[in-house]
Amino acid sequence: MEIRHKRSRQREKILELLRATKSHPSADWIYERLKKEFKNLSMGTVYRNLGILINQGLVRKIDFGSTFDRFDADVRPHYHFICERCGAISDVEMPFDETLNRRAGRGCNFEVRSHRIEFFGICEKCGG
Amino acid sequence: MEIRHKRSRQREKILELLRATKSHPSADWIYERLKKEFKNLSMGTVYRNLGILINQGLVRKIDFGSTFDRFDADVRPHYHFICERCGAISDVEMPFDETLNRRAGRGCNFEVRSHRIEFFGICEKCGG
DNA sequence: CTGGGTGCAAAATCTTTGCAGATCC
DNA sequence: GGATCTGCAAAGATTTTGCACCCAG
Repeated sequence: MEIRHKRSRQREKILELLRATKSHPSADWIYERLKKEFKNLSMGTVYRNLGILINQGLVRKIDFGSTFDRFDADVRPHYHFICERCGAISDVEMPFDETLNRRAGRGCNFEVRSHRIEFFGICEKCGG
Repeated sequence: MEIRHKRSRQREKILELLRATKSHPSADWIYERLKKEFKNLSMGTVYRNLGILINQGLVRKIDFGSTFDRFDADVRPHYHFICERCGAISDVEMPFDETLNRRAGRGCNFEVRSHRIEFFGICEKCGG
C-alpha cells in the first residue's frame, strides 16, 4: 500500500512554491511558474506530484470534493454534510449562524457577505 | 438585463424534480431521470435550465465557485475567504472552531470528522 | 538494476456554446 | 412573428492516464 517516493526536483519545487505563496494557486499557475525552470514540464507531472503531496499531507486541495457540481432547490441558508465514502450530500440540522460573517470580517478589510460550511465524514449508510 | 423567460416543460420538470429530492443531485442524474420523459433531452438543455433557475434564485449550485482546484501548503485547519469579484482566495483570521463537528453531528447518525468554511464577499482590492 | 518519475499525447470528465429548427406568447 | 428553447454536436476547460524513456537509490 505504502509507496516509497524518490525525491524529484519538480516535486520539491512545487512544494517550495506553494509554501512561498499565500494565493492558493491553481495547477495551471504552478505549471506556468515552474516552466521557467523546467522547460519541458508537463501538466501531468504537476498533477501527479500535487497528488503525492496531498497524500503525504503536505498540501491540501481546495475543491468541492465531488468531481461535478450538485444542485439544491432548497435555497434557504443551511449547511451540508458530505460523505467521504459514497459522496452523498445531506443537509445538516444545525441552525445557520448569522454572526459568522461579522466575526470573520473582524480584523480584515474584506466585505464578508455570506458563508458556507461543509462537514465531512461517514454517513449512516456507510458507517459501521 | 432582465430576460423574459417562457415556460418550458423541461425547466419546470427539472425544478419539480429538484424539489422532490433531498439528494442534491448532479446534472447527469437529472438528465438520466428526465430522459425517461423527454426522450431526446440533451445535457445542454439541462445545464442551460439549471443556469436559469439559479439566476432566478430557485436553485442553488453547490460547487467550489472556481472552475479549477486550488492548492494550499498550509495544512493547519483554517478558513478561507473567496472574493466574488476576482476569485482570490485568502486565509481568514478566525480561530478554528473545534466544537463545530460535534455540534453538527448532534441529532443525526453521521460520523462528522471535519468541516470547512468558506466566506464569500468582496476583497480589499475589489471593494470601494 | 529496479521501480518510481518525467514528458508527451491521448483520453476522460464535466460544462458551455453555435446553430438550425421547434415552441411559446 | 419574434424572442426563447431544444436537440445535436462540436468545442472548452480541467484533470487523468498509457507509454517509452530517464533517473534516483
